[in-house]
Amino acid sequence: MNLREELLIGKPLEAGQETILAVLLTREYLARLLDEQLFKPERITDQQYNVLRILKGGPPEGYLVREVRRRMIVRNADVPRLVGRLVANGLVRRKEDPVDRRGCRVQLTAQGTALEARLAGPQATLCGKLEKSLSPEAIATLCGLLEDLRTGIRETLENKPAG
Amino acid sequence: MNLREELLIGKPLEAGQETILAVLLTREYLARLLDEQLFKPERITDQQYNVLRILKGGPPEGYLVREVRRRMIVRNADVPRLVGRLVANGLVRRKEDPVDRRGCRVQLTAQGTALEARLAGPQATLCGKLEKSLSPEAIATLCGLLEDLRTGIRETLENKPAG
DNA sequence: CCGAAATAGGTGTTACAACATTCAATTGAT
DNA sequence: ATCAATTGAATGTTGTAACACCTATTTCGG
Repeated sequence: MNLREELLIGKPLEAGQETILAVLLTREYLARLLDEQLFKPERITDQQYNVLRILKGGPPEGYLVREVRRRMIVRNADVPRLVGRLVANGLVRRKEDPVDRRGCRVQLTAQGTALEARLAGPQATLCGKLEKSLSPEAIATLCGLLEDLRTGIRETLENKPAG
Repeated sequence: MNLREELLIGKPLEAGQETILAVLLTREYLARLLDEQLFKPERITDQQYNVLRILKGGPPEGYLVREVRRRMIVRNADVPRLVGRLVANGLVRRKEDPVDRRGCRVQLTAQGTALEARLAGPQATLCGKLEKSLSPEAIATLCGLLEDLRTGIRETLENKPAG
């Protein structure tokens, strides 16, 4: 089913518009899949999972809040409060940074590590399913094209004016 | 700048994971671009714009609320309240459906039509810029691959269990 | 017809996001 | 050494999203 059928758009789309809609809709599908099959069963949100994933990939002493923010997919995420919720759920802890007392390290707790581990299997299963719908070459092409698109967007964002 | 550099991910990514992150991050860039250059200057949100765009493409008598919802990029959007905000801003009006008195048609007002028209130029400009960063063939390939990916996701969503 | 079931839209509530602001700690210039 | 400027994190506030629930209307089986 193509894009216009899915969104019930009558008129043909210009190439740039179709690209935009395709990216937005695909991410919507993906978000729904991850949400239903990974996040909701564990009662966490996509943003919370992003923090857990970041911390798992980091050093054992954790990351500073701003280092977590720097690695978030959603820029300018409200990380202090996000961390606050994770603390409330026992998944991470805050620890004063020994070097800069303004800073605040965020570390996974045992419970947070366990949750991350519990999600690793299903997550790999999901990735496997997606890989079946696209050949390895197709995936490489797709990721490359998305990177080109991001480069174009970045340039457009930097040369500010648009209309 | 590639994905791992951007998100400061040390370890190599498996193909499925990279695909997921690429889609999520690209949509994030796109959302930021649209937000800064189209929506914020007009004080509307992406969701509100989606409704305006849908109505513009529809018949002059407008769409029923559920027809709008069906065409939204974000599924299960809270359309009644979204429409309520647009009504409060004078961009659309509600009109009782003559056939089914439960139904409620949503129509663009003159002000809403004017806003849509005001956004058309900048939007085309943005699309043009994006088209410069990808060749027409690349765009066609990208949209095709995203469609394949959505098909894969849809199948995965339908065969529910994941882990 | 009549009443159960389904459907359409609206609303109440809770959690989260986005914006600015605040306060403490650090830096750097003099 | 001191003070302005900067930085890091937290918080106050407002708007929106997500969940359920509610009421009115329609549909359909008997």
